[in-house]
Amino acid sequence: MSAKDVAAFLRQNAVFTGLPAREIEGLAAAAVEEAHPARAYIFMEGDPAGWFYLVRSGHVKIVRHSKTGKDVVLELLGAGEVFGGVAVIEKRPYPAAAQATEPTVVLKIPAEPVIALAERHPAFVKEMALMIGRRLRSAHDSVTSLAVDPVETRLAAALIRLAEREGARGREGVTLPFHLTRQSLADMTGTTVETTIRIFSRWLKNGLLADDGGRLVLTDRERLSRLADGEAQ
Amino acid sequence: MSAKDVAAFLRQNAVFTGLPAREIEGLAAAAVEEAHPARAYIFMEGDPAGWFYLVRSGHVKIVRHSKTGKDVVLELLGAGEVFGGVAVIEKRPYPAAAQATEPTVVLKIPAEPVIALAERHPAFVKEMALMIGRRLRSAHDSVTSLAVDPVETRLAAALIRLAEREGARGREGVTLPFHLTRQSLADMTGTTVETTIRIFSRWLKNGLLADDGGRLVLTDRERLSRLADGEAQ
DNA sequence: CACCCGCTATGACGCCGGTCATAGGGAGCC
DNA sequence: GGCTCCCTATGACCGGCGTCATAGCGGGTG
Repeated sequence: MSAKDVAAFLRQNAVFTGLPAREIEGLAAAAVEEAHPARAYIFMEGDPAGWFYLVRSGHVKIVRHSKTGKDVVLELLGAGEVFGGVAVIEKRPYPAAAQATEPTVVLKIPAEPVIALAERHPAFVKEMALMIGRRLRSAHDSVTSLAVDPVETRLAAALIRLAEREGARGREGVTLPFHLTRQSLADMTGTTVETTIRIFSRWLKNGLLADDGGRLVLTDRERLSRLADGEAQ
Repeated sequence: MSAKDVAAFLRQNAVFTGLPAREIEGLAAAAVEEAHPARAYIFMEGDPAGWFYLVRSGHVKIVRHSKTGKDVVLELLGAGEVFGGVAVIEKRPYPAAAQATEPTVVLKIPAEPVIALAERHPAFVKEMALMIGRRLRSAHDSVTSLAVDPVETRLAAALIRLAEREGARGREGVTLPFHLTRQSLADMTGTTVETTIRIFSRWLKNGLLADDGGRLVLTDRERLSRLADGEAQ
């Protein structure tokens, strides 16, 4: 991919808009593309934050491994989204691992030019602050949901959220344009594979969900929304 | 309180260090002190973010009310800490309510001068970004804990965290220099009052905790730490 | 082809912790 | 003093969901 393409790609993300062309080109020149197969780790929890990442294609999950062996998925990121950025500007180790959920290409920019950019361009810092703020709110949503909602509600809410961010409208319903294992969904909602499988089986049977070659289709978004809002049935 | 005292107080918080004296004095001149009795709401979820707050004395909890009636405490803030700041710089309504847990005095600064300050001083935005980043990490910790740890572990971890931030070493152990109801502790850890009371009763009996006129004393921090790390017993 | 691995699927069992009920004590107030 | 809140405390019950076990299937690999 040419440096021009990389620059155009970077500009799509809000954190880089508003920066002069030459700055973006400078970053693009330092950027490295990297392909990862499904399940590969891009970095591990505790690694020094040497790179600022963007998802080029595919999906990346930000994961914590607990000592009991259970994993927790903190975020799921698709094309165009930034990760590892908070650790870079804070100059701290990555607080969680990043793992590809499917064959994925990422773009990585070394930490130093990003930090230097932050010194020169307040607009970049401001956009980063806004991005972190959005993530903080979404993390608070997760806390709330884990603290008060039963598993079924949390799962429905997770599907609705994914559909809103990346769903493709079809006449059967909204399709999630990528595959997520039930294990990943379980790790995103703080439950177990078995429970997730049971609930999905029921939803598939009852016409709330359909399967399109491994992709989930939300065939009755209305009812799923009600479940996500905590209304039984 | 004089404007000088207010300025000195503001300077104690990292988000205002590094700002020229005249800027701080400008904020101090616009600041208003406000006293709240225990349980009073300082603002409600959804209110327009008109003020940037700091805790002068006492404690403030950031709370979400779920439709099932259960509350979730997202953060507990003591003297010197900022709240409502993220909503102000994002120009969005407060995403949760703020409530005094005891008689509390807050300092509030109108949103506009804070936003204007952010335009003029990148250092302020940078400090805000770092603060939000720290809170994001702590929110991720909460998510992880709620997703994988049993109630007893979460409660022990909450006590250890509070002790680290505000504990006063005494010869009996570490004392938390303020009173929190079991209900608040329950809301911080995603459980119920009854369960919290049961566990605390046991800990009081077994010498892990003591009661000093309503204040909790961590008399066996070692064992509590082990519980917080998930080791049974 | 046979093998293995990752994933989905389903049943049986049991426990953690939530729900409901009841009681008692301390602080503030008329 | 007596009343009302708020908080702490404890027992009984039971259900959601985690744990363990087993099985089947599809796809990639030697």
